[in-house]
Amino acid sequence: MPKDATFNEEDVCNAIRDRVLEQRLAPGTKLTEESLCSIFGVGRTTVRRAFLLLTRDNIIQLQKNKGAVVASPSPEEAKQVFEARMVLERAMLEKAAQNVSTDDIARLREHLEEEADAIAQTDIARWIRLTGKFHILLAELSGNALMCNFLEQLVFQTSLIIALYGRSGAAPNCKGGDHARIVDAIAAGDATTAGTILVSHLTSIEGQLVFEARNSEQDLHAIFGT
Amino acid sequence: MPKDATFNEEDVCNAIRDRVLEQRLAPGTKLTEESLCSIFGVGRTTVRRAFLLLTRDNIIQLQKNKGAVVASPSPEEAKQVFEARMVLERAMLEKAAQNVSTDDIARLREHLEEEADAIAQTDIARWIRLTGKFHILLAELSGNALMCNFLEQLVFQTSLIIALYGRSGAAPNCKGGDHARIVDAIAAGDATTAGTILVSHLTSIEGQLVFEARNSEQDLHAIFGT
DNA sequence: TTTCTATAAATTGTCAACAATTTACTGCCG
DNA sequence: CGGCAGTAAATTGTTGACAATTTATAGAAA
Repeated sequence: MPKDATFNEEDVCNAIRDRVLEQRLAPGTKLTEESLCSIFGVGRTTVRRAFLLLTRDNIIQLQKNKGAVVASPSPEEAKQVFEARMVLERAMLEKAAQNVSTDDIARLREHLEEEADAIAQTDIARWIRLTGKFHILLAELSGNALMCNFLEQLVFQTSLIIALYGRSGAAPNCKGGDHARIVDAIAAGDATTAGTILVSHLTSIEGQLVFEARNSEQDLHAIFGT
Repeated sequence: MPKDATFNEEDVCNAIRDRVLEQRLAPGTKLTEESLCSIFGVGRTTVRRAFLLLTRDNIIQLQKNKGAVVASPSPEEAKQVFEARMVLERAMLEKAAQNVSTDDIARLREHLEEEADAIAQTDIARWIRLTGKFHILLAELSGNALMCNFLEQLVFQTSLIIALYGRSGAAPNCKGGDHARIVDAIAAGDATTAGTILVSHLTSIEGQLVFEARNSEQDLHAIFGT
């Protein structure tokens, strides 16, 4: 028995992050302290700390006296996220490709099967989460925990971005055998190819976004001559 | 009159960060809530929030019931910091070199003069802070605020690393005209050269570190056969 | 009906008291 | 003198009440 373990702020953070990753928490969603308190059975202090940490990661936005809402990255921020991912993730991947063990490859292949399984069962939420986790898994192989943390933040933000600007909902991204091809390249020890595939993979995802004016007041200002 | 503005957690964070950057706050220093409360004239709540944010940035370490101490990056972490800096900072610098305006160059040159002035006045603390800020300034020119934040964290951590493992205290690092040469390369629009100088600059700093066993229990375990 | 205002409700921000834990100290025994 | 309880002090963790602010509601006037 897990000793009636009570949740701490890290647990709350991870829970919220995971929901964001699965796109079950849409950008703009209001997060009230009270609701989270009752959901997790923790005090306001804990929720408050979780909010502070999530703000730091750009996952939620905290406004004075107004509470927390799930972040809505602007198109400009979205561009920066992809730019950062390409730089970071390629470097990490190329480094990983030089140090992987056969066990690591096996672990990656196992993950690919999980992804396929999620699709087979049409468990979209799980699949979305798994595709995100794949990139984090790759990052971990680089052995650089610091860069891994950075990338993790970026992956979560990517999920928000796709939720906001993704064309046909969740399904179309991360399609094809890109992930499998990356693993193959790593297994072959071809760091450069792995990096190239990754970058085109990200470019493809970014290319599927559509930033047309949907809502918000910014658009109103743009429409009129202000 | 600035309306008797009271400090918030961001102010406290920045103050602590700046002290770390100037190496006036040594790794391992205990930070009690009470002392910071009286120093900044804020409540414990604010200090506590600041601690949480600083923990996220690896600037302090927060232990349950034991309070906060300034972080002491391990040699392994130090290696990761430099690795991350080379990846991130080179990418940002090369991007910056393509977009800089003459105003930006002027601003950089101005900064170089400040650095020289600090040396002339033997104001070491100010000089250390300026050399750190130089790298942040470069990063800002990339136009990617996200990567800029990442790098900022890394710069602060670098300051801790140098304080811990730097050979002759503070002075020898970031010497020579490396900064000036980087600015020259940028001004000439030579992104590749700028990147190369930067990497060798960082490599040089890293090379001056000495990770010999100084204290800590890890060394004891290594000494005996455990 | 719409709009504006005043009031009420709900939500967030702050603070102080109390509980839990760690750290420092004193005195005792060897 | 050095080590070891046991107690006192100090520091951190948590909770709850209250203040400040925002949001929702109801009613009156146009």
